[in-house]
Amino acid sequence: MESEELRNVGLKVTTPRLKILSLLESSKAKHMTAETIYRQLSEGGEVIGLATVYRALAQFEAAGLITRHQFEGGQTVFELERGPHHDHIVCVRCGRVEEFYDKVIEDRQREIAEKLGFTLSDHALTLYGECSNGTCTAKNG
Amino acid sequence: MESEELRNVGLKVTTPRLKILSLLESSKAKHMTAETIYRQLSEGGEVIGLATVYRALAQFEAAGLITRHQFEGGQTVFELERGPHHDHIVCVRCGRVEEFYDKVIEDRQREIAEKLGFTLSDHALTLYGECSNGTCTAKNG
DNA sequence: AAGCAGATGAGAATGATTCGCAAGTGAGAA
DNA sequence: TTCTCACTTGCGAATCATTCTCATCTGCTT
Repeated sequence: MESEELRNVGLKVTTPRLKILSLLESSKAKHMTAETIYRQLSEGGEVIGLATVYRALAQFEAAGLITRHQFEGGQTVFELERGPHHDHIVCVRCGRVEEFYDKVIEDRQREIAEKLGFTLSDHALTLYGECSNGTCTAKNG
Repeated sequence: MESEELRNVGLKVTTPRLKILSLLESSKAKHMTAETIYRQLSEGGEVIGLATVYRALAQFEAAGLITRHQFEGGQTVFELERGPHHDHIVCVRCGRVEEFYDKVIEDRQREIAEKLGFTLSDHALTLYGECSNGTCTAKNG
């Protein structure tokens, strides 16, 4: 239940938050902009202000429920923190986003940070390229 | 001479472009925002519109003279393409930016893209962390 | 010196995100 | 169950970075 998730991170359980969270959980698009979320809720008949969407997303992010990505050129997208950590590869032609995880890179990052005298707290790795023709057609997140 | 650089990439040699380029080359801060460049030129007595700064930066980027970075939370910063490719590590406390290059990661990225059916054209890797106390004090780019 | 495509400056326009505020609503206390 | 109150929300205004419009200007070629 989404109410649990909210309570667990210390957020008051409210209708807007539940709607936004469950949209994120049910949507087939893994990466959504605030605008998209707002529009989909509106189309679903919900009356939720855009500002509220932004506020909720910021809180969810702070709570670790979702992650924010800023792929080049595009708007900020939000993604539910389901499984384990991963990075992204984005098709510069069709916008398709694939996820990947690579232990070698992850380990290497930590070593590099250490060598430079930093305590690594986060990282952002996004690859850009063109995906193979067959798959590369429409836009999606 | 900066005029050469402009001609080489097919850009008309104009005063604003020369001023902006030479500021980028002479500045001790490696990463500058459009706003910063605009302000520094203004303080230097130059009359160059902010829009012109943005236009020039976009053209320089397209020409490969500079690179654009979008570190999380902050504005877009531009950096002169001097030496070879590198990635960045940013101190989340003081904003200091260090550069690094790691062949293992670079190679790995290419392999991953290939495996996923992408032709890699670019990538963005930024590490975030806290730098060791001694160095971690003021803001800079 | 003349002509023109491309460049510039100033300010308006845009788009995404945040703020301010009055009204509304969870959730624990009584 | 009702009461309270801090936390929320919706709405529109405000902000911020960036882009566009357009009338004027300026490199570069002839």
